[in-house]
Amino acid sequence: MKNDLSKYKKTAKSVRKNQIRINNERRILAAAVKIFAGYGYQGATMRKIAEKAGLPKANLHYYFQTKEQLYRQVLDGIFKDWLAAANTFDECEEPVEALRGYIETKMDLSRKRPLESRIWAEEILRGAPLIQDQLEQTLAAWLDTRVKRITDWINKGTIQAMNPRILMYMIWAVTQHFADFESQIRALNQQQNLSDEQFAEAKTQVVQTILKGIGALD
Amino acid sequence: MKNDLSKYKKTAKSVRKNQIRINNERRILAAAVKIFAGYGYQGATMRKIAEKAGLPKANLHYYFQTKEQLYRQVLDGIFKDWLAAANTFDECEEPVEALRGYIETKMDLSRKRPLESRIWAEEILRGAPLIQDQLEQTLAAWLDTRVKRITDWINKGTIQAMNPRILMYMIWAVTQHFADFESQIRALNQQQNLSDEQFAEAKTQVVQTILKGIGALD
DNA sequence: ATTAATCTTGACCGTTCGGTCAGGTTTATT
DNA sequence: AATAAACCTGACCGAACGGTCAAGATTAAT
Repeated sequence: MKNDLSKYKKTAKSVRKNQIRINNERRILAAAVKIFAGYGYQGATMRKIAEKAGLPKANLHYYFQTKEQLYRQVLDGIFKDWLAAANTFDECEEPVEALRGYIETKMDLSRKRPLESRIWAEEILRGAPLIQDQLEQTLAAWLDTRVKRITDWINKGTIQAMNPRILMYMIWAVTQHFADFESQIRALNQQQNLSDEQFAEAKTQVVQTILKGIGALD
Repeated sequence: MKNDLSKYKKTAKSVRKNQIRINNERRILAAAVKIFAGYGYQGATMRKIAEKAGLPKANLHYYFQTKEQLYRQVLDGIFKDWLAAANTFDECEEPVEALRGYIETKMDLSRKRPLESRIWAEEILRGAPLIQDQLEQTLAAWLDTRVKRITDWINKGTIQAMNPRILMYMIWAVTQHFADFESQIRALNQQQNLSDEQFAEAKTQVVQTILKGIGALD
């Protein structure tokens, strides 16, 4: 019972975890994101993660019992960011602003956190063995409420008739592509990652194409 | 020198490989596609591929010296299909027909060959370690000529001004998403894969949204 | 019928993997 | 100062990995 959480209930001070534990867990998780993104779940090794974190391998197993448990925590963090970014969608009343804000937020997330996007993509690619429940419950519920909002817009005639789910799939596909397929885009861009200017252009074009494509713009 | 190709030059009959070799190579490659798609390069093992092919593991190494060599041949096959499907783009003069045909062909490919799409996606995700050269040369050249065609359409005023490369990235992203993120879409669709009707609807909506989004349709 | 080439395979090898553990060190509590 | 809790880590383990090989079986060429 090395990591029994009940130990944190004993004193008031330990309600927030020990600073040592906080720091080391953070370091390990940060290293894990880089290694999992670069090698995939199977290709990543506890040795590589330990090396990147600057800690002995046995120390990783002190904070995270197994590789799978560490990976799960990485996925949980990504999922939370994913949902948090979605708030943009709810802040605006009108479809143009709501969708533009959501697409731009997702594009920015792809730009700023490509590693997380790739870990997510690989998990889905492998059939989502560890996050199927979250997809079927949390994400499905999230999608349902947004589908309802879009359906309302359609019924009001603000945007043209369409299948809102497919619209969301298209938005996810395009925005995440810039993170997930970064190496392909780089190979097609004179071996250079997209510059800030190029990425800004892509962001604008993606927004324009989708909004115009659904009849929300002229 | 077990697999020295010079042996095939000795007689007329052996110009086309022995039937035994043809059959076994095909069986192994077919099994490899399934295993690589399901587990990724690192997660796939020669044992699993051998089991799926119904051959002893040592036999795989007789036809393909190393796991990497087998994987490379799988990737080569995918890349060829990928480029072949692109011919649709060149068969039509007008942007609406050319782009519609290309998008539909890519969607059909995602539907019919999702395993190959996922193998490709994983390779890109990992930074394209084995196919960087092909991306930078063959694919880059392919893209350049299509960019020129789109640029001509823009100059003629048939479609609105835009960055043709970003348009192609969007098309690739959306069409391949239906194969690569199949498990996510399934989780959001009552745990059912898209039916033929649902997929047909998605295909239509993708075509309409993109074509309308670039001003090629009303 | 004989020989040569090709194909087949169980057994084996060195390496690396995730994970364990005993015993020492540091930090917190009283 | 003493005790307990938390933290640290080198050495080790069994399992699984990609790959090898010798020796036999099958097929093709003469």
